[in-house]
Amino acid sequence: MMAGSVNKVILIGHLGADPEIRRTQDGRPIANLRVATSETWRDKVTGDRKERTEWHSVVIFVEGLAKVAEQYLKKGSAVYLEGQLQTRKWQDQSGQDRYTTEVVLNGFHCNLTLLGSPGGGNRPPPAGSPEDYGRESSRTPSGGATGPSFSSDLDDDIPFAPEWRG
Amino acid sequence: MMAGSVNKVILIGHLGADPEIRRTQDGRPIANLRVATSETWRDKVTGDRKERTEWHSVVIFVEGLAKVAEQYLKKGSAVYLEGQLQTRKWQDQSGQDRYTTEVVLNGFHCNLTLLGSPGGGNRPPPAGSPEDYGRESSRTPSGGATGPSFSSDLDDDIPFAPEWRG
Amino acid sequence: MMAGSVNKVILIGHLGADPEIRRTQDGRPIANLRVATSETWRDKVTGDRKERTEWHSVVIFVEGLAKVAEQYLKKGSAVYLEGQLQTRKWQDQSGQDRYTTEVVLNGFHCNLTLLGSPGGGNRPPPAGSPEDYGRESSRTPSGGATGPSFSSDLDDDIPFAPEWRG
Amino acid sequence: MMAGSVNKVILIGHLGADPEIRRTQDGRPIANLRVATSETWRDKVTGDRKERTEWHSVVIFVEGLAKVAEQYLKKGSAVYLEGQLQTRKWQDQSGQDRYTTEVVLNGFHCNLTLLGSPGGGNRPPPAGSPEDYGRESSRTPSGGATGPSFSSDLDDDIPFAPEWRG
DNA sequence: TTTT
DNA sequence: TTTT
Repeated sequence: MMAGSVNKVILIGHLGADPEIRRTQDGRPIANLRVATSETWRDKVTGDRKERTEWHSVVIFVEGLAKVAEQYLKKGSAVYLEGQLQTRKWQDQSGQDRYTTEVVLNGFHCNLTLLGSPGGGNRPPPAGSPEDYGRESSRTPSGGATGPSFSSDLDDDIPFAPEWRG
Repeated sequence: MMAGSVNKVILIGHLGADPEIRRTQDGRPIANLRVATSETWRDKVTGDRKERTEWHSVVIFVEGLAKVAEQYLKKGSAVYLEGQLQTRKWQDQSGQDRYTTEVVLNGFHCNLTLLGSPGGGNRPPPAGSPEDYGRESSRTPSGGATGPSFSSDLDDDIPFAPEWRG
Repeated sequence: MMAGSVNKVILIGHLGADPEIRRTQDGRPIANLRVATSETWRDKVTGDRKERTEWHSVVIFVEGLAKVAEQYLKKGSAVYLEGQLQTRKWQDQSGQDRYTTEVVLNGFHCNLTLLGSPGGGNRPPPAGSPEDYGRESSRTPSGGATGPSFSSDLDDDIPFAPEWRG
Repeated sequence: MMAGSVNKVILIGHLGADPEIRRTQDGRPIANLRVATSETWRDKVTGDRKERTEWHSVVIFVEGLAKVAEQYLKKGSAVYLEGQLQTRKWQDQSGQDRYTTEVVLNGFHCNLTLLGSPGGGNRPPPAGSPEDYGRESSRTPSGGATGPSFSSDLDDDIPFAPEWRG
C-alpha cells in the first residue's frame, strides 16, 4: 500500500452466550464470542421507539485474552473490545464458496476489557490474576517525563523491556 | 443494553475499484466501495516477508459523504473512514439464507476523509465545495448541532469560546 | 491539510466528581467532567503490582449530551466517550501564558454513553427520554440492504431525513 | 476501576517540524513530534470559510516506532498514530506547578503509520526495513504474541488458520 | 442469542 | 510550526 493501512473494530456490547473455547494442538485456548450491539431511535413519522441489534462474531487468538474470556466472560457479560475485520472463505456442503466476516483479536492492537456481568455485579478479574494471563500482564503504563524534568531510566519498572520489541 | 453499546470500524486503505453509485428513488446517491487494507510481517521461522490483504465492503448512506465518494474517489484512492459493522441476510438463487457483512456509514459517528489518489496527486475536494455536499457542510466545530432546526447559534463564528470553560 | 485530518479521543473511565454544569446566555448547558482512566501492571523486577491513574478534563458542548451528563452522571459513574483533543491558551494571574488540554465533545464525531453508576445500579436514561435530549435523539440506526435484494425507500423510518444533512 | 478503562487517541495530521530525538542512557531513541490537525467549516451566518488548527505534542517511547519516526518522518510528513493521553506535572522556574498533556505511544495499543511526505512522494519505509525497527517487527498476524518468550508458534506462517474457527 |  |  502507498501508505500504511489501518483495520480496526471497536465494540461495546453484551455476550449472547457463554464463550466457546477451542484449543490448539499445544493446548492454547482460542475463544469465540457472540457479541450484541444495539441502538435505539424514535421513528420520526410515527414517533414509535425502534431498536436494532447487530450480532458480531468475535475470535480471540491472543492467548492471554482468550484465557480472560474463558475465565471471566459468560452469557450477558458486557465487554469492550478492539480487534480487526477479517473475512474467511469456506465451502458449504454443496461446494459453493461462502464468506464469513469476523472481528479478530490477534497480535498487537487488540484489547479486551470487562465492563460487568449480570448478577455477578461489576466484578473485574480478581486482583493479582489478570497479569497471569499472558499478554495483558505486560501492559506498559507510562513512559514518564519527556519535558522540562525529563529523566532517564525508562525501563526501571516498565513491563515491555526492549528485548521484547527487538 | 445494560449500558450503551458501541459499534465502530476505522479503516485506512485503498479502493480496489471506482466507487459504485446507486440512487434512491428521490435521486440521492448511495456509494459502495471496495477497500483493501494490508499488513506485512516476517515469518519467524523462514524469515520470509509475508503480506495479507483484507477486502472490505463499504456502503455510504450519508448523502454528503456519498457525493464526496462519487466525485473524488476512484480506483486506488486512499481513504480514512469510520462506520459501523452491519450484517445483512439475503437469499441466494436456491433460496438459501446468506449473510453479508459490511461497513456502513450512516447517521452520526461516521466519517470519510481522502488521503490521496494515485496520479491525481493528493488533491482534496476543491476549496469551497465540500461544504456543498451535505452533512459535512453542517459540521459545527462548536456549540450548535443539537437538532433538526440547526439554526442560529450565538457562536457560529466563535468556535471554541474560552469564557465557557473557565 | 494535504489530506483530511482526524483528531479523536476515546475514553472509558469513571467520573471523579459530579459533572459541573455551566450555561450559555440562552440557557443551554455545557458540562465539564473529570474522568479517570487507570491501568495496572506488574513490575518486572520486583513483581509488585502497580497502578497509574490518568485524569482527563472533558467538556461537552453538544446540548443533548450535556443534558444527559447533567441528568444521569454523577461521581463514580462509568462512561464511554468520544471527542477531540483541544488545547486552550489562557493567562494566569501574573499574566503568563498557560495552556490547558481538554477532551471536547462538539459537533459531529462525538459520543457519550453511560456504562453504569455506583449504587444506582446500571440504570441508563429512562426509556422514552434520551430522545428528548437533543442530538442523540436523531441517531440513525441503519440503512438497510444494499446487496442482491437492494430495495429503495431508505427514508421510511430513518431518523436523519435528507433535509437534515442538506 | 470497576471495569477496565480505555485511554486512546487517534490522530491523522502533519508534522510541523522534524522529529526531535532524545536518547535513553543506553542509547534507545525517544521521538517527540508536533502534529497538526485541522478542520474547516463555513460560518453559518456570514458564509465565510473558517479553519482551526490544533497542535498536538506526541512522544514515542516504543523503540521501533521511534526509529521509524527518526528515519522516515520530517517536517510536513502526514501520519496516522494511536496512543494515549497523559498529563505530566512539572515546575516552572518560579516553582509553580505546571501541567503538560501529551499523546504518548508506549506499550501495546500504539501505532504509527506514514501517510506520505511532501516532495518525498508517498514513499513508505523501504521494503525489508520496517521489520528491522523493533516492535513492529514482532507483529504476529495470528497466534503468537502472548509473552516475552515469543517463541515457537505452530502457525507462524499460517496467519489465519481457518480450521480453528470452524 | 445479549442488554435496557 | 503542518497541510489545503
